[in-house]
Amino acid sequence: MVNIKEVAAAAGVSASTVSRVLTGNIPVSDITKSRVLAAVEKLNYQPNACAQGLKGGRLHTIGLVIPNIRNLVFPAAIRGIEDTAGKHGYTVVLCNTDEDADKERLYIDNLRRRLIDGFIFSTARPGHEYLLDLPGEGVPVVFLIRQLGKTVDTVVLHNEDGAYQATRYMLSRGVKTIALINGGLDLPLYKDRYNGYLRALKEAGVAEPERMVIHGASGWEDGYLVMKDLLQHGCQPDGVLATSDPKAMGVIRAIHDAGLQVPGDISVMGFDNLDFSSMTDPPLTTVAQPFYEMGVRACQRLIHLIEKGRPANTRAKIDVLPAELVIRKSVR
Amino acid sequence: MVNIKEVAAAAGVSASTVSRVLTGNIPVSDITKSRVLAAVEKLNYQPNACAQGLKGGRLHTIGLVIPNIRNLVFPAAIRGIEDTAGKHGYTVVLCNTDEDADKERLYIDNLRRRLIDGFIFSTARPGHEYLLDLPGEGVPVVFLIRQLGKTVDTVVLHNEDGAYQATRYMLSRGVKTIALINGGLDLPLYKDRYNGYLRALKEAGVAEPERMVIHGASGWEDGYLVMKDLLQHGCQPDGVLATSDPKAMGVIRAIHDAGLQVPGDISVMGFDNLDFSSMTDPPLTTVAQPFYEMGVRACQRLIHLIEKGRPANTRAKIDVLPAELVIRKSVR
DNA sequence: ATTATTTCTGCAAACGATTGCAGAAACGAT
DNA sequence: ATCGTTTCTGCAATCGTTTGCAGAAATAAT
Repeated sequence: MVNIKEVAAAAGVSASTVSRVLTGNIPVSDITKSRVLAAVEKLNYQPNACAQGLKGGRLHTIGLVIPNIRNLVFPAAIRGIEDTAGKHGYTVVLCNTDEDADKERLYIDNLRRRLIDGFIFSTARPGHEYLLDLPGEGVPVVFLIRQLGKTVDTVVLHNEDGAYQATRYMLSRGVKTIALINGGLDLPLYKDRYNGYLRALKEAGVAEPERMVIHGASGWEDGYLVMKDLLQHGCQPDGVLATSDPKAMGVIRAIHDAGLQVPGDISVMGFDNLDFSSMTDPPLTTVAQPFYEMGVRACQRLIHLIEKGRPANTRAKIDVLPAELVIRKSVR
Repeated sequence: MVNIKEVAAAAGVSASTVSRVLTGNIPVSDITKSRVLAAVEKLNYQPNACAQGLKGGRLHTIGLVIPNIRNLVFPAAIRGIEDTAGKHGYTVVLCNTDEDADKERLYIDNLRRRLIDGFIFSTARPGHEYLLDLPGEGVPVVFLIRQLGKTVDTVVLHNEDGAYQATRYMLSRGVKTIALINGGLDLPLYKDRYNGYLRALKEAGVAEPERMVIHGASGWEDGYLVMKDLLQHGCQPDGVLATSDPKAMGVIRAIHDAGLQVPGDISVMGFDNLDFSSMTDPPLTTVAQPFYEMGVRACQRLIHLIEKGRPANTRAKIDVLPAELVIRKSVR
């Protein structure tokens, strides 16, 4: 790799002048400037990012910390982040933590010593409060998808409204008894979805159905098992709101296994609108999260924090994006 | 962040001694060593990776270049790479190229100036031959999933055998006429799958069915359209081998739309065994690629290249992993 | 006790960039 | 022609490490 001295030699100037031309902060005469640029072009010089970072500049790298890339909610968001980062000359480092706080802390230390410019975390949850300290230490941080407190800039879905819309929609289609198969209430997003569900029921004057609200289910397998269990115990709702698309897929499978039809006998809704959710049978009616857009916004916000900082005595910005109903064929 | 001088001061030694203790290359007396280690511990010192990189050391970072993270073949492989990298103290930078060679070249330049230690590419294909030059410039490179030539270390599936096994399995189940819905033949992996299909037919004394071998299809939509087209023109095979799971999903949908059953009227097989392929209806019989394992191997190989180099006059190592049949319910 | 080894430690020079400072060159004003 | 500005450029220090070299201290040999 060619360095700044070689460029300087080729242009017949000193290294400082080359640096000044490239950074543009300090004026250089037009004639030397063009000579330098020609040399840069000719040698295909690219400044060494480590040296720049060491000197106190930014390294233009951000750390993206997620639980597990195999969870399908993340790829689209990552794409939004990566595209936005690239557009601004930033590079993205990926870390999977499996929800493990120790692993996460190791990653954070490891990246900080690489002089990373900032972090996007999708791993915020109770037990990870140490994340809240980073901004105080001068590390720019944005939370994405999952929120923790109100002191860190965050990009999330309006989860309460998403579940509200879904429930209301099923009620409007004449579904009377709606079971809720939800994730763990320790994550605010599932708490919010539960609340949205309750609000829609209440507004419609419908009581919360007994034994038909299940929390703590996760993934396709749980959706299947929970629904199977429900049906075996004689609890047959005529609608199910699952708070993720894989859970909804498991639910549908359990319903089919019991010899019932979707949506003929039981309507089913999911949540997230993952890429494969239109390919299922029946195509899944669900609540869309604009993952790509959320990634874009989180990344924009982070780059803003890195480059402009956050003015003192300013509140954290909590960016709540609207949920959108995607109507397909799994509700009658 | 605390630096080596502060540690040196705390331990009452010079910075060089601290460095020597930590790298361990040069002997230091036990007594000073313990003093230094205590200071390191107390101040929670972590060497600045940029400074180390600048000095000529490795930065312990690898670049992972893929077409698009939303393509579901990648997340599992990425996970394998990331886990392996982490285990060896390496960090992974993610780049999506959308198959765009210019974008890819920009990424490569950008990462090289960050002193990245090596690359894993899943983007190799005709038109990207410039990738073959990198090893000659001293940049460690491994190809994953997609192969290009034989001069670069590569980790791929035994694609020919995968398609051979799939075809043979359908024949063994009494399927007579097997359509092939394949990707573009410019990628060797699709060429290989085609050859495996042909070999199985030939071995069984079955002729290649006319108008039922389609190349260049990609994704769910193409699978759907191609199958629909086939059925509308009166070409009704009693089996379909789709060379990706999403294509197979589209095929199944088209079959259902035509009022036919899977596998009752037509058997369908996919390829890849993506995470969602067990959740489909019917559950998809397919050929599994061990993506996670492939990621692990690619990463191990790359780290080996980085740390030990490749002995001169050595051939590239092409690591071909076995394909495995996953039998579910979409073949009669 | 003196010298010859061995073992350890500190100094200073790199790595490649940026930037304050001061000197050189160019210009205009008298 | 002299002086004062302005504009540009180079020197050298700096960021945080690592490492060759040489000197200091400790040990062994005479």
